Amino acid sequence: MTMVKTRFAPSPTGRMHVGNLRTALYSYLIAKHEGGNFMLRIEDTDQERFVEGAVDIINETLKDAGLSYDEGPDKDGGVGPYVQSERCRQGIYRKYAEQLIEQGNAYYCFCSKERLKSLKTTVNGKEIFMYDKHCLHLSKEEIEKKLAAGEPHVIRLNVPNEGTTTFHDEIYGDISVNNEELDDMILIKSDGYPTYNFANVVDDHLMGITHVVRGNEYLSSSPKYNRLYEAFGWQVPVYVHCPLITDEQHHKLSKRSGHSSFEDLVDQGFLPEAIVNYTALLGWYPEDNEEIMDLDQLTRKFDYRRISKSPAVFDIEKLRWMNGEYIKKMDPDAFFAKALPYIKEAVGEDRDWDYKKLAEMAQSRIEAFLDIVDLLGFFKAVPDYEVSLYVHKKMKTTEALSLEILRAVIPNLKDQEDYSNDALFEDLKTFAKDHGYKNGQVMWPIRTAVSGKAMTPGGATQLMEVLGKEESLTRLKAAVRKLEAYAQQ
RNA sequence: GGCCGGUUGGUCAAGCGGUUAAGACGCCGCCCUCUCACGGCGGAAACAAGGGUUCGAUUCCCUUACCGGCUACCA
Repeated sequence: MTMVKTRFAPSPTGRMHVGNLRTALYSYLIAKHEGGNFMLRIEDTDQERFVEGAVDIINETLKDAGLSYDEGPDKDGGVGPYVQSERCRQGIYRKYAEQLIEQGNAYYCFCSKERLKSLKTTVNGKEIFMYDKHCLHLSKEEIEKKLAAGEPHVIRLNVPNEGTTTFHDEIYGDISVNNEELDDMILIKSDGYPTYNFANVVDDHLMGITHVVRGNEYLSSSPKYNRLYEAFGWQVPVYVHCPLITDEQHHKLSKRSGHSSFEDLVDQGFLPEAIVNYTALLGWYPEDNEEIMDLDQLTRKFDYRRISKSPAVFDIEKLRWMNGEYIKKMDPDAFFAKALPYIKEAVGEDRDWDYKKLAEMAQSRIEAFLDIVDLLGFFKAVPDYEVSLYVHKKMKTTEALSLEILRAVIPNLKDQEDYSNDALFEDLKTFAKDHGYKNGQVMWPIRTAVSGKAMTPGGATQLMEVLGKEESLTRLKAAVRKLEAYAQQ
């Protein structure tokens, strides 16, 4: 059995969205599951869409995602170059296209844009076009003459109008189409560059690709590729078409619609491992039902035969959950390092914060790092809040009772020198007991006074420990004033 | 319009002729608890519709509906 070799073949047109990433991931997994070879090829045959720096983005994204390739532009494996514009310059595509012409499978086409346009018809607002094989019937002399005159031209594949073409896909099974449905597709454009359709087939063959992994949008053009393989007498690779990834409205993910790219997600504080893990589950499911998997486990478990046919909706909520799972499992030091910039953004750097403690509070309570900013913001300054925050049914507190308790407890806290969580907690517990309050009744107003929030990443005493004595007392006194003002209304 | 796909809870999904139709996210409730989160327990929620085939269809076939893709000198 020959070694499995897959490739990821993106066009350098910008940031990579989740759909692209998943295609790369599945390609990688299929190869690595079999101990095979994963290759990167850059498909830059469309000069109009080329974006400066996009190749770097692709490299960065693959690196961050952990999808290291065995061969690529910067890693020669003997079948390079790995960038199609370079291959084009070497005349590779031209050579094979001319071979097809000699064999009678392709022909030169000199039709002008205008003539082509006249071939279009509009049905229900949509343009339909089918080339009429006009140039197929040019005589040899005419062709020579036009070529010699340097007339712009393309090279087209000659698809017969009779018969059917069938191809096999691992996921979707056998798919047949009538040849009359197949247009005489362009192989070489008038600018000399090959089309995706052609370059793909030539390169996949020359580079020894055994499994072609790509999005489902290519499914209906795949029969054309088979005609190419047939004409060359090359072996058709194994096709694995992946189902689409869509948004909640079931529209295909795209940058245009503002859908997040891998980099956007990382910027929002998602971990690459979590993104990869979640993405793997969009269109595939492991047999053992275990959803949390790192790349190694994914590699071991991945069986492309279990890829599903139907499109999957990208659910950011589930990604958030999964990211939270990864965050909780992080080593506290690693978490601290990653969280620190966000913590600093939340609380500022003008005070002597115990960043470690803040990180500790956050780790079990966030799903993405950006959450930290909102979560810890109140440490910097108490936000505006409603007095009604002091009312809590279960704690049996009211504004009046809170005021009473705060007034009573402040002297205690003034005397307290040890502002560690444990000492504070013991002190307040005793206070509650002595005054006939329930613990929660005392804690609730303090926590509210000190944070101004209904929910905080820690209890009253934990917050005070971080805030320190001085700041805690300042906040408590301010709360008393606030409640007094309210009582006088 | 034509062609090609797809359709199990809100979402990801298991299932591959006989099941009380898994599990996960989300949602709701309870427990834990100095609030929240974590953790634990429980709950609501699905086979697009109609015909066949069959003793028996979520599973196989056909039709319809809906969704998507292709129909480019874009990939």
